[in-house]
Amino acid sequence: MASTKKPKKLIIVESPTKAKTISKYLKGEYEVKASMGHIKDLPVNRMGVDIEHDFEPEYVVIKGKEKVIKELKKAADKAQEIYLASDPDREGEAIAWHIAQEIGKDDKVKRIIFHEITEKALKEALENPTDIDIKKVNAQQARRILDRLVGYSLSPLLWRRIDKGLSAGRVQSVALKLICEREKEIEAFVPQEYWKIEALLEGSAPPQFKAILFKYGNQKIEKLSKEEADKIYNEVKGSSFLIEKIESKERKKKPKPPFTTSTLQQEAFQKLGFSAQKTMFLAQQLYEGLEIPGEGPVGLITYMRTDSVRVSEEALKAVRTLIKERFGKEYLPSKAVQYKTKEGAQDAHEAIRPTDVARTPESLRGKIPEDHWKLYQLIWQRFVASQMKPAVYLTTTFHIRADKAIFKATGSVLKFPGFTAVYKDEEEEGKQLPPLKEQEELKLIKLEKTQHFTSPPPRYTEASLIKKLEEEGIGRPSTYATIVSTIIDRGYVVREKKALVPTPLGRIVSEVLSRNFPKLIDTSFTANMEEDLDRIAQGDRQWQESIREFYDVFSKELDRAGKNLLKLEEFSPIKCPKCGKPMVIKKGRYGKFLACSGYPACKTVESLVSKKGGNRSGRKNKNKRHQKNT
DNA sequence: CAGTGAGCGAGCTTCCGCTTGACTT
Repeated sequence: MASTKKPKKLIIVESPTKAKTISKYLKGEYEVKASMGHIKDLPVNRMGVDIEHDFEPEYVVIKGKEKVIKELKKAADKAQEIYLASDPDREGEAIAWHIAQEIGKDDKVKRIIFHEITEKALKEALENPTDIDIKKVNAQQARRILDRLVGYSLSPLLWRRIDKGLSAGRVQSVALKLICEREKEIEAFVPQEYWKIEALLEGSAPPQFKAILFKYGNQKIEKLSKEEADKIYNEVKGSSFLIEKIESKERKKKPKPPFTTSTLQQEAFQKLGFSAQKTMFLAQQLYEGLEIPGEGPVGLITYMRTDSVRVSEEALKAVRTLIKERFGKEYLPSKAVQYKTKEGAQDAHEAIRPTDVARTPESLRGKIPEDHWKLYQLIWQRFVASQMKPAVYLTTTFHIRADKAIFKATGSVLKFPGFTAVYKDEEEEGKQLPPLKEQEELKLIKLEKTQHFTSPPPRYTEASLIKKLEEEGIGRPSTYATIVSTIIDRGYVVREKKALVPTPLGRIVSEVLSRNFPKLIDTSFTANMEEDLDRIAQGDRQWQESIREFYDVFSKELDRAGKNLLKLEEFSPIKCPKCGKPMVIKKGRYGKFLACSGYPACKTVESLVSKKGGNRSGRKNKNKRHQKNT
């Protein structure tokens, strides 16, 4: 009943929220529908790849998506023109391809592409429609098929050798390996003792300050042995302290780029203590729109699954206005700051930023739930800061002589806050030194020698693991959070406080995979794969050829691993606490358990489920899969 | 909650990446 004129043109996007936004821009001229992601995929309960026939994939409608397809078809029947506007990346191209297959109407179907949801970008895209890029689709198919071949071949190997329900894959197995290797480093770590010498000093002006020994004779001091420390301590104790030189330097600190999915998850974990899952849940709601008293639902942030730091012209203009008005001209760079999106990113969406930067966190306080607000504030501040001037620090260093020893004291003063006016980073606030002069004599208040030990590398947290995976190009914005939950659900890893700790099961699985498929379960594998996918997308390589090359090697490794049936007894990373022999997994009447491979000489057994920490993580309590259908 | 270590074979489990809802105890 809105208008008698029915729209004749159809646009199909992935996200329903995006559909809503777009149809607002286009004011009824177009009907805009959402596919809600992929609509077709390989079947769940079988390989679905015909290895004998050039890896021909079998695609089926994803269960639950029948309704979506029906609606898209219905809309397509009425439309004179159909624009497939799924995301401008590999997956989006494949989605467009699958939609085109399902709705038919080849003569009326066009593909359009835009990287930001602004009126301008949208109109430009509509004026320049293209066709589906089958080369890009092929790159996606290669990725999909490879992941299927790997996952659905490796997992059954684990069922046979270790236990049902286990899993392995190109991404999760690397994540697990990172955690397990780190654990090995920690176990192998031997702390080294070292000593430090510090002097508490006082000059002609307060306050007292600390200086640390950094040179002795011509020798730079790194880590002192106890003997060296004793010797220097006794020598220096009675000597006079003199400021030999004062160095002053200006240091600029630049703001960080606006958030991507991965950096948002890291910061929300560190600053707010949110898990990646919680962060994504809150961000999704900020994106879809929250009810704001007196205004109705408002979408507060741009799309939250992105690997790009790109920002639209409009948003840059708005944030520059805000910075000038709120902080003053001196905080505004002469032109907008351009950040470089990391190499290999798909760059389908903008950075994560407020949709309207004028909507300040203060203005929302109390109007949206607390956690949503905290996350919004984080996003808002990071974005505003990213377009502000660097902070300027004046760092001052005293070089202090005491006999043959040189001590150093460093202080830093904030000269100009720049972006730190809105977004505080850690460190900041270096201590301040008193205003003293060169050649000034100092009074020694206290000389201290302290014992220290080197510490092992820290375990991964959810945040540091995601950071590492992203750096290596493993996983995608839509999967970072689920990667962590997968390896936890499988019982490979448990959370202990913030740390991710491998279980005996996880360590054994990882060892089996690393021994039998070293190249596959390596961070470099995905990087190489991506290079190949790029070639396929460029049309320089056939996808079947690429998969064939991989599979020829992989299938041999599979055979060998299958025959080996993995001599776990020899290399299990878990050692028997009584006799030192490797521990292996055995199945008994009451389930599986960890047993010494020295049986029957050594009868040591241990429970398999989280021996430490007393976590629960029961094996098969969760079964949230709904099943039925072909 | 302690205790579990054979082999046979039915039928089950599983990947990564895109996106939002949704039931049957």
